[in-house]
Amino acid sequence: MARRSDHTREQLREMALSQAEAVIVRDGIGALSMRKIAKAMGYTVGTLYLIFPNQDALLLAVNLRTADALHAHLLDAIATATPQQELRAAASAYIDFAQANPHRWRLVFELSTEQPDQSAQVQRRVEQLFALIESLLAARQPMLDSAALRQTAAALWAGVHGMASLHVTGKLDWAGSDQAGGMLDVLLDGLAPPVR
Amino acid sequence: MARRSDHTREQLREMALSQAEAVIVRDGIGALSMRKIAKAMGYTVGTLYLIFPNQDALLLAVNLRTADALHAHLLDAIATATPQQELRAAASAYIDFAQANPHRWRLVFELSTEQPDQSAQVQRRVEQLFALIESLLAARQPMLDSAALRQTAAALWAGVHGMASLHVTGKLDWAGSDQAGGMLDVLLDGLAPPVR
DNA sequence: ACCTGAACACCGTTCAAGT
DNA sequence: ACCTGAACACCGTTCAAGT
Repeated sequence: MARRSDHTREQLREMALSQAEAVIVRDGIGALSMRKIAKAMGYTVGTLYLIFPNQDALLLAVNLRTADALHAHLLDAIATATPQQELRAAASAYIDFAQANPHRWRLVFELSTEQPDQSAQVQRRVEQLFALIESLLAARQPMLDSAALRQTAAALWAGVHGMASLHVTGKLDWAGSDQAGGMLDVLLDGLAPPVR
Repeated sequence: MARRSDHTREQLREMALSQAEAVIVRDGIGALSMRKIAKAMGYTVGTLYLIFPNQDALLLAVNLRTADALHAHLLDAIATATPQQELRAAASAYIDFAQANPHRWRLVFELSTEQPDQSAQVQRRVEQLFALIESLLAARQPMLDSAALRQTAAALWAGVHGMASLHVTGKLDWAGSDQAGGMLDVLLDGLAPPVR
């Protein structure tokens, strides 16, 4: 052994991230371990530390992918919606993604890392998501000044995020999962009524 | 050693929970371990398992306390507010509590346990919180029928929870922590305008 | 240069053995 | 009856040693 060079550094990285995602999707965050990832890759633990400085950095990389996938999901939903429905489609897609990928979604918002440099990258993705919602709101409510726009968009996003969060953690079950759409309508009608 | 009987079962339970809380408050959830709690109590790990079946059960008990403390905090805030301000006071208290007790608050909503019996108790506390908000909203908007009331209260609570969640996880820093009040005003004005 | 395997310091959980 | 201490099967992380 040693000096196998079966895979490039980039391939190893890709394998590590996709195996980590597989474990998270299948068994949840708690079931993930560096050793388990390494075994799934067909390598030893030590090799993982040639690619990532530590477990936190690996999870951060997973989160960057998830955030990008969420962003792409929103863009898709917006692209296939009429201008009137764009904002609702984006909000609905946000909640859908969380429900469809509960473990990965939770990791993005629940991982508290002490590495400011890497977590800034996640932060940038989060701000991108927010900017997207803000722009949709601006198109619908052109009369809002920039400060009001910002605050309304933030309140709106907090509401959508809260619904996704409570839903994914099972704290909203009593409301009936079929009621999710109704809650969303109430939120959008209250904060961003369509101009008529 | 053995057969010390320095403390009753109830005292041991109380010591375990308060030491666990101390560690969580000081160092976060990740720093907590059964061994660390036991050492802080002046006992061996094995003793902890005479009181709690496993770590999950202990954390659940911590969460029940936190949920009760949150509930009490809301009641306090409501009690010292004018009828007009009750709803805003409750929402503000929710966010305040999360910011003042970030680690404990996060544990309540982030702990995913597989024990349906115990987690049902947390669920009951969550529903109590929701019922509280619903009753405040009902007082303010008596014209809503029960279905609309339920949905509006749910959307409102999701919004408040989302603000607390994003704030505590540092995902809302760009909005400026001083803007939190503004976001809350936007949410309340949109979903629960005071009757005039 | 790349990778291994063993080591270290931790975990949660169990349980025979002591008083 | 109450509590200990050692054991078991796991962790994350490091690093000398092998090719």
